Amino acid sequence: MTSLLWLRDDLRLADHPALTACCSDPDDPVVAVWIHEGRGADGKGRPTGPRPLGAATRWWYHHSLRELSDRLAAIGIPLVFARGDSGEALQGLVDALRPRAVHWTRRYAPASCRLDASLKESLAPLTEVHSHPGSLLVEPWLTRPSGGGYYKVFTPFHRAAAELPVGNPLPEPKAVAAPPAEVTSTLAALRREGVLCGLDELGLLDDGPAWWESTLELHWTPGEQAALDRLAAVDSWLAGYSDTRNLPADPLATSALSPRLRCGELSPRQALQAVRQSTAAAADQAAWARQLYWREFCWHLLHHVEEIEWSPFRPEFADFPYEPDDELVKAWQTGTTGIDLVDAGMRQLWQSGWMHNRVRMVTASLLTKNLLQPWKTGEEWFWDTLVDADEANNPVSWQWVAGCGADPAPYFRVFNPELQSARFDPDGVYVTRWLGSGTRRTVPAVIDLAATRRQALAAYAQMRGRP
DNA sequence: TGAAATGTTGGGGCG
DNA sequence: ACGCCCCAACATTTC
Repeated sequence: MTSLLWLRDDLRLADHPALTACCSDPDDPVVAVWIHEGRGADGKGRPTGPRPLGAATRWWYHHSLRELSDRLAAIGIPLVFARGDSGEALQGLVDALRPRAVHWTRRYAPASCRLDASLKESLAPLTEVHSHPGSLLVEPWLTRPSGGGYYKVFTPFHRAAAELPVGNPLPEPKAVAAPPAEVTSTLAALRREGVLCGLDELGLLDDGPAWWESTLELHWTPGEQAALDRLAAVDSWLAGYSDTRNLPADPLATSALSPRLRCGELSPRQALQAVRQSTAAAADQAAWARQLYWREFCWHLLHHVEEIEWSPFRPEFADFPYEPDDELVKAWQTGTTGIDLVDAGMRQLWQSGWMHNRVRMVTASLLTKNLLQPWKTGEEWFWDTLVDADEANNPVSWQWVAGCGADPAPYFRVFNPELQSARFDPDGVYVTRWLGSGTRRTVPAVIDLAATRRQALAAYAQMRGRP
């Protein structure tokens, strides 16, 4: 009997518990589906389903899915596509294929949990439904502070989570039986009926700027094979990581694995195992693993506090006197503030779909503090332009920088881009790479760093209720 | 996973 | 030789 694998943010063959479960009997065929989902709402006005993918992420998924389709085909599994309401698509597939079981990898945003739970319930009369771990080292409900509830501070979370064992990655499954003719013809019929469609009909490339297609591919090769290649090169990017990770000009100072983890071309435990088995010094391994646990912490938080996507974790920030200004936002987005490190970062983001973490903190600090723009404005821009933005890390990190998040940077930690530039890009290699030596410092800065810093501190004091 | 203001210290120039 | 001032260099405090 056929098994149905619903792929979401787990676009890989290796270390894939749901895929492995589908392939437990090599005589049983497997059909895989990926759905370009919209987001609905439940009766209480809460969102249902995943946050709609940003434009850069859609570009990534399109190319990663194309490669995944070939890799799955090589082990006998057809990958089919649908768009719109995931419940309708799944119901259509289950009605037509009558699979023995449906398998998927769990997701952890509450809005997605609600959708998945309701789908599980509605499919239960027709077939078995099995959900599997795979996208996190530690599922959000497995670590609890002794007082109950959830962790609000990274360090105790990290201490508790790192104690839990992480299993060994699973191998890529062996080939299964190709689907019989009646399955193939059923899939063709579903496609004619419009329940299914082809990858190109998903519209993943529709809304991004037209030139992205040619520029993003200069910087990235989506797909599991390229992800595994990067992981295999761990020694080259992990050596010296704890010292060099803040240098944005150095292409080997960071792993560049974030988009791979975002769409699940790699699992975090594959990454962790590769790091633990590398030749890098223990301090470098620990520093990188710590970053991986930040990712876990963000998912832990989002799972327990879904509002963190749109409202400040620290409630007093609801009254923060932000001063929305479209012109300032536009200058920030387009990298035309006249502040070199910020402009370089914003152009790296726009041209490559990625930005070095140090520069993310600097650009986010400038937007929320010096420019007094709401953190959500920047969060939405990053959501649309980063190839690695995920539902947890993006809002949690923005709130962290803006000072309104869980375990945040203190509000008064305002980055000075000029000092940051001198400290982390002393020779200007990064700034020149993204601004070009000819265009630097030709634009006067839209703001005075010292004066706006004082304004930000005054706005913070006002929120705190002090004159 | 800051920066600026403020405080302290100690060496050296100089009367 | 001594006190005084200046000011880097470093430490502490504050936002």
